[in-house]
Amino acid sequence: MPGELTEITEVATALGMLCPDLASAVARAPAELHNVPGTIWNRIVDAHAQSKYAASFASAFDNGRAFRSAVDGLRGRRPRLVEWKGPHRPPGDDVIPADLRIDHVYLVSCKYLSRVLLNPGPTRLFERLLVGDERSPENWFARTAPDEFQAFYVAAATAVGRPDLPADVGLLTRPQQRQLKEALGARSLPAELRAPWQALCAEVSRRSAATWDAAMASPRDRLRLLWRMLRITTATYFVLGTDATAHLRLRVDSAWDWMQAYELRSLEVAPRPAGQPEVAWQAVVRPRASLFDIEVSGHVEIRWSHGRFFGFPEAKVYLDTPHVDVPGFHVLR
DNA sequence: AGATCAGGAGTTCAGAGAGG
DNA sequence: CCTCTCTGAACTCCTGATCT
Repeated sequence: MPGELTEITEVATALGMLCPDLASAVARAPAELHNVPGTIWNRIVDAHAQSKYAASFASAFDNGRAFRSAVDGLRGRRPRLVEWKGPHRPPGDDVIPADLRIDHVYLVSCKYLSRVLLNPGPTRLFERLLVGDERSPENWFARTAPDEFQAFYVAAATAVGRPDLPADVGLLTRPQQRQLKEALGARSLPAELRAPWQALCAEVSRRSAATWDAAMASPRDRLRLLWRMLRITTATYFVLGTDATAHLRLRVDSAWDWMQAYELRSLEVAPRPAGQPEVAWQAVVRPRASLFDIEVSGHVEIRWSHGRFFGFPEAKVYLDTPHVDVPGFHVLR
């Protein structure tokens, strides 16, 4: 159950801020910890009794302790109130990604620090620049490369021997999509499909980059997009996470802090050849206190998240620059 | 180690049918 | 005819697996 690990990580981080050691914390829930329902608390106690999650518990607890002693954090003070956000995700598009709130003020995200920044629908990213949370009823492949998409579909239906499927890719029913996906199989494509797939990728990449660039009419649009991708929002918050190898604890600037410290010089996007449609992005940022620019870069994959032809593609946004080198992300002191 | 592919889970949407 | 409720599909988020 993937949710269980998330719960452990978040609650154990909270315990690290409140308790001297994990064993005593689990023995009795601290009164300052709010919003953890009894069922979840019991599940966490049970999980702690097994050894399976020992490393996760220890690492998260450690993060909590580090936040408590950090100069940027609680400076050694014991919190009076630690609220757990719980599994609910608030609506809206500009939400601070916080899992814990300490003393009504400090917002803490316990996310594992992933290179994946977000994965919205392509329309929301490339046309609406992540503003708003409306969904799009459109298939981005059909939108950006209708001919190539259709050609790839015809080649695929032929390759798997399914002349009975609809002539138009847009008319596939969900069960038919599933059949086609399963008939094609995972991993490598049949040789005769590689050329049409590459043609589709190239056109989707090209059109996506062009659409994205056109949507960012003003420098202000570019700045806001960068902030949304990096999750720079109205308030400062903290990320207490782990890299594959080590702890990574960050203080993330608010938009106000960011404006004080940096200037966005450019944000460029370009199609990029790969095994699936990709668009690279690169921002050039100048610290106001320095003459030297900082580059932040990443890429977007436009991909079917549940197999070929099954459902609509999504846009998966990656950060290629290490977290600690991103303007506005500061290692917690 | 990075690139690519896969899939579970939670949330939201939208259409059908029920009830006023 | 309008509103409410239910339900399956759609969408997003996140993480894991596999290939090169």
